[in-house]
Amino acid sequence: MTAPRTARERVRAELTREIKDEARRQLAEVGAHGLSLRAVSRELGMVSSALYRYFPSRDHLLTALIVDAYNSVGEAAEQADPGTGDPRSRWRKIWHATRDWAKTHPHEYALIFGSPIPGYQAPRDTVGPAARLPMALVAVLRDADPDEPAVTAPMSAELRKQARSLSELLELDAPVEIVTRAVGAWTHLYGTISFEVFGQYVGSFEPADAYFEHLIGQMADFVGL
Amino acid sequence: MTAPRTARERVRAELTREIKDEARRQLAEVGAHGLSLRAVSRELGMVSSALYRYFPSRDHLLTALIVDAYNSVGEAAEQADPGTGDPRSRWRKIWHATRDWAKTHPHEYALIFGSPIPGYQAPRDTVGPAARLPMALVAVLRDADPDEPAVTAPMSAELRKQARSLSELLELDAPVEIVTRAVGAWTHLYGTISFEVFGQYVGSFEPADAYFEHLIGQMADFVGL
DNA sequence: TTCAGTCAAGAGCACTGCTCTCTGTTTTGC
DNA sequence: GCAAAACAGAGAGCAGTGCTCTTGACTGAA
Repeated sequence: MTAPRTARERVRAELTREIKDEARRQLAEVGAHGLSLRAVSRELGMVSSALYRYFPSRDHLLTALIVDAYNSVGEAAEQADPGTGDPRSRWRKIWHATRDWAKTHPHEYALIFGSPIPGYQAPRDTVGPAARLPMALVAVLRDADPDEPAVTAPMSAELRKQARSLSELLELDAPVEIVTRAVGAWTHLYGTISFEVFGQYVGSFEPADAYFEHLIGQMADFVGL
Repeated sequence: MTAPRTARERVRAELTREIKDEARRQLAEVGAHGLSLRAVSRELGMVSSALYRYFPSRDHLLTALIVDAYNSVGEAAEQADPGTGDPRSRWRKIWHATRDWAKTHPHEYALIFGSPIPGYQAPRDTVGPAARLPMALVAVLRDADPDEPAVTAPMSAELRKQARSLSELLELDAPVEIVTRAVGAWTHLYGTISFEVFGQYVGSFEPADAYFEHLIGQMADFVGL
């Protein structure tokens, strides 16, 4: 993202943003599947072919929206984390921020955490932004430095190996039990938010506020915060 | 599903099945989004408009596939459960069957557990088949009759109320703590399978066999089996 | 002032879901 | 046993899609 120098570059950056904004608006209305380049261009008062000057294909536009969504939820998580203080409280704040983001941006949530779009291959540009949210959680864990749990289910040699290499990758100086539990917590909360956003809790824990609050505490215990 | 009486009804049932089979084949190749009525009819050697005699719209065909998918995974779970014996072993078998089904039918899994299709409203016909898998798990819990856990995170009054009414709905004579944990286990394992099928574990716990095995045990402990 | 680079526009291709009409066939009621 | 009704497939057509290619206008730097 370099600053635009010429007037031309400035209007180009402006229009690129407008296209994404309009696409996001449509995403919220008709979903990724219904997103139409022609409809976007129509709304912006331009002809559809002109849009290809900015995004070479529908997939490229989708990728831009995906990157924005990852950054958006990542930023929400980062901003919710005070960075210091009681780890349990930090953990709680990050999770609430994530859920709130998911509930206010259900279609963008579905875009990044829902079923993969067939034939669409996420390019490398997405991995950086995608890591921001999990990294915010890892930071809390790293600062808290939880002890190995007293009671834990047995872990196979294969699982220990995977957990160890993941621990090294994240520079998380924690026992394999904790790393495994952290993945578990992340998976569990992903499942919970997805169930809620995708409407699978209908008829049981709906509204899910009370359950979510309960679960955050349980997961904090689980990873030893 | 009544037995076809006339010859016409027989070929109609036959062709309906063929349409669904071909649609399922395409689903695996191009996903729900790419499923095309014209392509299906073309493959079957008929004209696209003829297909509307069997399914009044694309959505109706999709609904039929969704119902079939729910029944398929539900049946897999039911058949994996011996119905008697060690509850922990039954629990384990059902979960493995579910994961295996998801891995062999990723697109059908995405269809029923992935992001909702915008504009598509699941009709009543789906709720029965959709309940089969969770019901298989409830059956194990009902037979095992687990005790209230000694240590548990505090539950709010609101959550207790929701858990109690869910318990009554499922005719599960268990303490609210257990019901809540059962929902938690179901959510957690849904999250795990989704992460795996949707490719979010890439670079961490992949292959996920060892982790899944570990998690099943952990979840069995969690719900008190 | 020239002129390459950039832009929007328009026509057009191959595809989609879906509707309507037409013709032929099968089942049903008398 | 036969006519009426129900059903089946074919074909044309509508409005929409992503995407490509060409054309003519505009811009900014040499």
